[in-house]
Amino acid sequence: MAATRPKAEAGTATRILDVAERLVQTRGFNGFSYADIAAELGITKAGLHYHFAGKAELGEALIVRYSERFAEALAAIDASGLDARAKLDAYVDLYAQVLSGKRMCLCGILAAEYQTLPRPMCDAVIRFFDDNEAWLTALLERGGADGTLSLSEPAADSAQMIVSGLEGAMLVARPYSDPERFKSSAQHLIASLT
Amino acid sequence: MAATRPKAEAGTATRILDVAERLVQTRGFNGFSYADIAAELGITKAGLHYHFAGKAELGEALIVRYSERFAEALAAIDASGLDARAKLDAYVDLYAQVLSGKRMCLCGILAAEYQTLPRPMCDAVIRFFDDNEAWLTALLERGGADGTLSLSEPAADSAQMIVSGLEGAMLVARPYSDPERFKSSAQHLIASLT
DNA sequence: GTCTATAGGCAGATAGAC
DNA sequence: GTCTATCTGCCTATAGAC
Repeated sequence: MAATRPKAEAGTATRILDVAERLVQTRGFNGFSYADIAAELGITKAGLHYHFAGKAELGEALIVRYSERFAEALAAIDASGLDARAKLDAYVDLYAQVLSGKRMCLCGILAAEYQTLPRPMCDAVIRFFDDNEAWLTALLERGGADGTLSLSEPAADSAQMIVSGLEGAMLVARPYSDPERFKSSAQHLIASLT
Repeated sequence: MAATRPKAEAGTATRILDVAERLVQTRGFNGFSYADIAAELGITKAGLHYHFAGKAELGEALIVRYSERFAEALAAIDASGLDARAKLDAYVDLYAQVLSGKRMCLCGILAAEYQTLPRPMCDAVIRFFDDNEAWLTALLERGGADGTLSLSEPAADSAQMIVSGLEGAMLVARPYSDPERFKSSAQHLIASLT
């Protein structure tokens, strides 16, 4: 009765998601195929269809899992006890961690390919940005209230600028293969709030 | 002897570039095919190969033309006689104009697909960003000198942040189909310099 | 849960006629 | 400069054996 195995090695579905996630984040959704995943896992293309009916369903599952993990990371920051200023730094560091794996944000790269994605994936991408901006807006407001951040604009506007600014910093840093480029842009981005 | 016809209707090569440019900017380089272009122009796929040997050569030609046009737009801003502050606004407006056509910056979307592009295209994408940052750096330095802009960081750092911030603002605004979203983010991005 | 086998389609590309 | 015809290869996906 191993309904929930705490430390079992990853099941096949999870390993498929892991490989597919890396492929999307490095090559884009239109830049990889079932064959790429199958070859890497040592199974056949047909075997993949047992776990994910089609590429659209796989893509949807990728965004759902990615968003859940991101939400968990945000919850961890919320629970950290840091002040708002430090939490903002921690938020920026989430993006830096993604980039350090030479990856683009999953939803950032999907935003680039947005007009070619199946509808369910589109909706999930939008939700990711909405959730991030909502969380960041609340953080900025708390920072403005406790004096650790100085807001010169409505918090929602700053949140929008920060999310898109961080996505852009990742986007441009990757061709240069230079994580420092991201960190520099990100720091200047939030400098006006500190 | 029509070596240079001033107002001739576009030649086939130009029309191919026009269609391909729009397809890349809306769907990505891996999101369209020769068949899409051929269908739209009413010629066959084989006909395209006469003008551009392969998709790689077409992609390279796209970046070259796009970069030339961008450089011309920058030269026009230089020649405008506006102060540095107004020139910065004009620069932001170049991006807004691209987005108003429901398109992403050509090199921004190629940056997302960077790891799947043929080498010559990669080099041309990097050059585009280098050129933009160099132009913007010079502008910011002039603005700092004449007092119309207030630099709190080295001009090159601010230029990097602005270019990547504008690319990100385009990237995220497009799924929302909301040009206002771009304008808001862009204004907040340069607010600290004004 | 993974396999073999295969379908049906589209990709980028080429040869050679007109 | 554009066509027809064709190639090879990869794509996503399915049927059915094991």
